[in-house]
Amino acid sequence: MDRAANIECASGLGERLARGGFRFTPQREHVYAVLLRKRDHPTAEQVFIRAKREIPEISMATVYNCLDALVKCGLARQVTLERGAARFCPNMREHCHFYCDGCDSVFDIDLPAETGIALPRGYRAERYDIAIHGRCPACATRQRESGGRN
Amino acid sequence: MDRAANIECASGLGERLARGGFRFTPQREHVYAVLLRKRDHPTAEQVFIRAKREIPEISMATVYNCLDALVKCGLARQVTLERGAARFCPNMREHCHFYCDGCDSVFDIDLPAETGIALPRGYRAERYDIAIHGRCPACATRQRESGGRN
DNA sequence: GGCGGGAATTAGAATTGTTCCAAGTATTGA
DNA sequence: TCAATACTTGGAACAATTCTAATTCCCGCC
Repeated sequence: MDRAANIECASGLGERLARGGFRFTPQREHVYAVLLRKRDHPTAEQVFIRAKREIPEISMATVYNCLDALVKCGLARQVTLERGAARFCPNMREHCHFYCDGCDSVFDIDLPAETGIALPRGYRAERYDIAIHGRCPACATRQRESGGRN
Repeated sequence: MDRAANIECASGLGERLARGGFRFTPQREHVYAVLLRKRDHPTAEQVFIRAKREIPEISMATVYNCLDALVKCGLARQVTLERGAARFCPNMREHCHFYCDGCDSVFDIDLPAETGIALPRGYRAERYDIAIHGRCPACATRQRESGGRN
């Protein structure tokens, strides 16, 4: 069993892709590996840059295609925190995102079992999309030290 | 007292703009009126189309400028529910948005006083941005009747 | 093992939503 | 009344994403 098959086997990527009607390809494998390796919620372009290190001939269109396939078969989430580029996140547990307005970084935050949001009669919720904007510890400290400026 | 002054007076728009360092202009007044008139969370382009009915020579750049001014002085919120165009909402009460995946419409939903989301130590939340995706009553019914398709 | 069909990849063009720019106009304060 | 400043306008520029057309790859079938 070669390394690629091993990784595929271990992650279940091939099977998940197949179940979604997608083929297993080296590009998809690698894009997924990029997402798993550094969980900093990269944009498509950042994924592209990282993927290029190992597959220099990969194209932006393929990165979009791969990310799309991963999202469609439930292996990644597309996160829209701001206007501008979408970010991608391979954490499929139910969670929400903390976005630091100081340094633009994103952190996964666990969600309580009950949100307590009461929907009017007849509305059917399928997915909660929760983003919290604020300051991460580093930026909150820096802001306090500089006397509240920035 | 003419009509413009009356509206301005009643809504406090002029004062709010001034406090944010903006001037009161007919375009800003009218863009705000468009937002207030039909609260369906229009995109900038929809606002542009509606505003044009009364001010035919208004430009897209001005609509963006006006919406920006309104957001900056706390009279409207910019809502990012999807990739694609941002939407605008003059409801400044604390609330979240229900987005119907069936018909793309958006509804304001009241928020409970306590979200119950526990932030790790040191994180400072400034704004919650909550979107719920699902089906509005009409679309939920239609889906049920058609046997779960669509 | 060769072949045909469908899916994936690629580079680049096209599209969409938004911002920027330069020129002209209006408003404000001195 | 004048200068400074803000605002509006149309169009250009820009960024993110999607589309397109030409290969290339892979799978099942003979």
